[in-house]
Amino acid sequence: MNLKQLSDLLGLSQTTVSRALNGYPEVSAKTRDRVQRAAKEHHYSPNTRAKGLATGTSMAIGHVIPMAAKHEMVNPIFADFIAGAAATYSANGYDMLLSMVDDSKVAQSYRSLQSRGSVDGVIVHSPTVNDSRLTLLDEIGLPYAVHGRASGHGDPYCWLDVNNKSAFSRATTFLTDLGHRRIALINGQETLDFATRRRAGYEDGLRAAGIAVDPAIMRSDEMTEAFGYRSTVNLLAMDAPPTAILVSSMICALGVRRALEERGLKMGRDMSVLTHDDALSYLETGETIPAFTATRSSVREAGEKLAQLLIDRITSPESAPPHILLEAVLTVGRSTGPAPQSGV
Amino acid sequence: MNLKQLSDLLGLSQTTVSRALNGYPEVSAKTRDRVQRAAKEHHYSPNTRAKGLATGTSMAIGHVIPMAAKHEMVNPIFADFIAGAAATYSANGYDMLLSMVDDSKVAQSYRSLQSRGSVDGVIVHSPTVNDSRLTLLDEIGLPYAVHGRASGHGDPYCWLDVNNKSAFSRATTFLTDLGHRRIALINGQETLDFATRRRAGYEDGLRAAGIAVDPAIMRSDEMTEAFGYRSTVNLLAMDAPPTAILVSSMICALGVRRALEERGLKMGRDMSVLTHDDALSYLETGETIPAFTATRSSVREAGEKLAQLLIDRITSPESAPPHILLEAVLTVGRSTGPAPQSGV
DNA sequence: GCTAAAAACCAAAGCGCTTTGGATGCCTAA
DNA sequence: TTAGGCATCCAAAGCGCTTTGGTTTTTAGC
Repeated sequence: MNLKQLSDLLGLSQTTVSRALNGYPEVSAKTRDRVQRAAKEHHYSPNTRAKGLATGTSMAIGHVIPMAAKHEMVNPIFADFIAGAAATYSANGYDMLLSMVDDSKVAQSYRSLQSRGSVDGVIVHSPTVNDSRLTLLDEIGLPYAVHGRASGHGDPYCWLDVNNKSAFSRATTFLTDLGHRRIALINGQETLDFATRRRAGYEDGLRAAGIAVDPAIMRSDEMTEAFGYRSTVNLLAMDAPPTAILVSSMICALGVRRALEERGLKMGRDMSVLTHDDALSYLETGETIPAFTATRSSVREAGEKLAQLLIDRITSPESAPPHILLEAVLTVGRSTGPAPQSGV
Repeated sequence: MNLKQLSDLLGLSQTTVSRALNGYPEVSAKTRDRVQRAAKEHHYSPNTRAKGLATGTSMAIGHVIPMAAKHEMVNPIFADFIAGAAATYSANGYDMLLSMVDDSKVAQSYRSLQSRGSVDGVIVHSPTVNDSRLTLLDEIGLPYAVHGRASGHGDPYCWLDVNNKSAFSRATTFLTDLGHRRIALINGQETLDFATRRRAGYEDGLRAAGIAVDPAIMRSDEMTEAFGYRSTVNLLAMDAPPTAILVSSMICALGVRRALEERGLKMGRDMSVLTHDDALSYLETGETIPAFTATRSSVREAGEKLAQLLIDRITSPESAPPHILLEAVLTVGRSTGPAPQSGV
């Protein structure tokens, strides 16, 4: 069923039917009603491509997910973020176009999306410091919104970020307040912008307590369960092991816990663990007292809000690029406790 | 830059340029070369919508992910599966259109994709027994491929599945061979087709060892970490607790391990745990001897292959719907061991 | 009853591509 | 020399929609 068939059926012109369906005023109330009823009855929806061709918009947002070629790792955050964004899109009549491409093909992928006119805008994931994607997008004129920030990008742009620095500085202070003086950091890859901010927050927190930053107890890599495990084993084997660990992701923290428990160490007593928690849906425990003390910020909610930001930007491009800075909530769970008395 | 501009630039007709770019023979080699060079130089790609309008195809595949409205849970498998599918799509020039919709709106969503002509086919996720989506898709004539199978659907259709029954029967036998007689099952929701097959395999395995099926030690729910934990705590509190647990998902198994370790029980000695492992990228440990004994099957690979199956089906619809049955690999890790001597 | 304005509707152009159905020029064979 | 056959190229129609620039019908005002 297409417009012509529907209008023939109704004995109206395509113009009138189109207008009736799109809410233009030049149609009488009764005709509009008749048209809408008929459209519903015959499951008519206008052809996306034809509509897009005519209007010059695609009503679709692109997500280009860069994938590390080396071991095809998918960021576990991704699913929840996407779910949030998808909710916003469907509420606003947008489709979501997803591509996962090798790091090296990202630029080409953006260019193609733009020149093929497949999307009205894109979400930029996992920004790095001085992210080259933003300059490219500025250059080709494709509207975008960034999940996180890209330090070093001069021009104003649209972003949503968690206040990572503040969160990790507060987390560190929380630990120093408990008497911890030797606090390890298990961070994400520090080419990523958020990781540098978390690190900065961590260092601020240490300095505020008069503790020297010790690179020997700082780790940084892709945030897998295995990395958390490996790092912890490694830290425990040190001459002066930390009494607390600050972790950048819940997945990682699961590995930390495994390493500790395997060695008969109890979280919160023998080792304090404080992790960032993206509130991933499948890791929710629903317990009243959470297992982990955590800086918490829902990545699903981030997806919802950032998508809205981008849509707003697309529909009113003249206004200044909006941004949102979310504060993480520091929730106290059972994984932290006072530092052991230093009776070495 | 559009076709007209490019052809004007080259002093050729749109026809010739179009043919040159699409590899038709009615163009001299030198002209084709000249055209392709110019297209590259000016970053020309044909407008997707216009091309789609003209050809009647969209070169896009839809993924409609149903989301349980109750707590907006995203299946953690999803990201890896999607990554696999995305790889196939980009290799074949397809785009991926993703929507996440409330369970109740799935049918409407398919209808809309079809009537708007947004996709050439769809992937069906998480099929249930007698899944109504398949009948709908048959009815509206939208090509599809199913990740898993839908018992009860009469007509042949395109699918890719892990042999869940065989995997879980072999897993159960592995445990009975070790002397276990009381084996619990922590399964996914049994409205889902794969869960019923796993259960059937489990029951087969028990029967083969002459063990009665005991519903008291069988659990079934959404496969979260919390569910694994809860179930295990619960099983351990029984008068006659199991000596082994068969788990349907790695995420769940993490919860099982947490419950055990919290109680000072050691996997493989005090309790044998065997889990299905979808080889999720962020849970890879890379250890030579894996922590968990598992029936293993890469869901990423499933995504890659199923996408290819669907594309084949779209490009040659006349052939019989193809399907693939993957066998899971049973890998022995450190989480299983002989049953404790029954010296009750 | 007549005119002007407002309301309701319509024909056709145009979005950027593919593809049909020719044209045009050149070469070969009779 | 000329017709036929190829190899190249092109003009224009058509995909399904929106939108411009009308035309026709009603309504309102006097």
